Amino acid sequence: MLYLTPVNDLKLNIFEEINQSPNGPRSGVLKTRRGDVKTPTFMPDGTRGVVKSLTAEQVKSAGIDIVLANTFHLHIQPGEDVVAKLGGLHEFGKWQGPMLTDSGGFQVFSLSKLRKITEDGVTFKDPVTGDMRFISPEISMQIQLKLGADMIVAFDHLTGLDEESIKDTQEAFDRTHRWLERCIVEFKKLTKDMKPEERPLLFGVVQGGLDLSLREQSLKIIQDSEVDGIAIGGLSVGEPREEMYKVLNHLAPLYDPKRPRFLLGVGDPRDLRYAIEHGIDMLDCVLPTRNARHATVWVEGDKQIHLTNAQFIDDISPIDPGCDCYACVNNYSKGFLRHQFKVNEPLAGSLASIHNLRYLQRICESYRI
RNA sequence: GCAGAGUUAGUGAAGCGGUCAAACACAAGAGACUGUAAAUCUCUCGGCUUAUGCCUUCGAAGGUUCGAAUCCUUCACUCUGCA
Repeated sequence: MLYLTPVNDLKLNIFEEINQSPNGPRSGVLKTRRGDVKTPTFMPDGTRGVVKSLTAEQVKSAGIDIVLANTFHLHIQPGEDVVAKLGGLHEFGKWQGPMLTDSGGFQVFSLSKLRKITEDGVTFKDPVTGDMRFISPEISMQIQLKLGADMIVAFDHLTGLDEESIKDTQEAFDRTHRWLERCIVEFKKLTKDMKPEERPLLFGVVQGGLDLSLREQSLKIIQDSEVDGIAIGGLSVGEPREEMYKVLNHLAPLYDPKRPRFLLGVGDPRDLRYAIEHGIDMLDCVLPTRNARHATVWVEGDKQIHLTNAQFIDDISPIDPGCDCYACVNNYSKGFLRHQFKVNEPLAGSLASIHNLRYLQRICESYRI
């Protein structure tokens, strides 16, 4: 097929496998230009260049090693040129560890009412200003390189998995692969003067909806391409979790062991465990920080509690006595947090965010050797 | 003491003869959230354990009316002027 290209420019040894159970969980080391990271690893989303409500130190305190940022959001405001002038993504948000940028592909889905797709790319309407913005595979690569991310993602097309949207699965599948070709061409052009150790890592995105055959084909196409890592996209977009699990289960034995596998957008503890147990190395999600700002935290047993509930009004215990996060270790009580949430004190959301990030990263750590 | 204005569900505040258990906001209670248009959104919020049903409400007590939170009388408070 047109979009198959020989593997001849992969960075070698970016992933060192330490332990691998057949088709199951593995632990390893991901080598980036900004340091090595143990896997599996959870990577919080700092869409606008920071993990919402947290300083880099607070994120680090939760055991986090990699932070995401978003191409679409930083492109429309303040713009990649401004970020570059401010020193690049790392200096911008003071996160000195590895950073990964998402391509803007997810906004093709999440802003579906505000965008128009053509083969060339996607025209978005800025949700705030109404300005029209155009992102193509090439532009996404340019933005991500300019932002200075250590790992970047190919610009893909994903659709919802409800009855109406699922009809577009095949189209999104094909387009994602055509766009990957263009991403790779542009990426090589933009990085041709970089030394191998300076070059960021490129992740291609597997699509195919809930169709196992398409997923398998997509994975093959991605793995036959000159990408450093494999990203699994288009899941956790509202489908029953069993449907997502079927896809993850099907792909588990098919991954290239030499490359890191990144499941996009998964952050429910149960899903995190399932994914890791089916060979996923990296995951990102807004859930821990968004839920935390909404006063929902995870506790022992993957249960979630609502800190605003009346039952916690005079509860002197921390969120989870077994947790070693900053909030729990310092014994911020549920009663205190409930109160601060009730009066809209942002510190409550920050402390809960640290806790939820720690909760997910502890799950990841439990799978490391 | 005189003259005005007011008293509505936890709070603030609409309503000014029927379509009012009573808008709206806040507070309160519960829930949702998975590559962040999300410190957001949804539901409940007089009682009856749940209903196109019944009951009790709009400072208090009387009255007018087929019908009153809405009109009248008296009373009780509150606020603003003048003393």
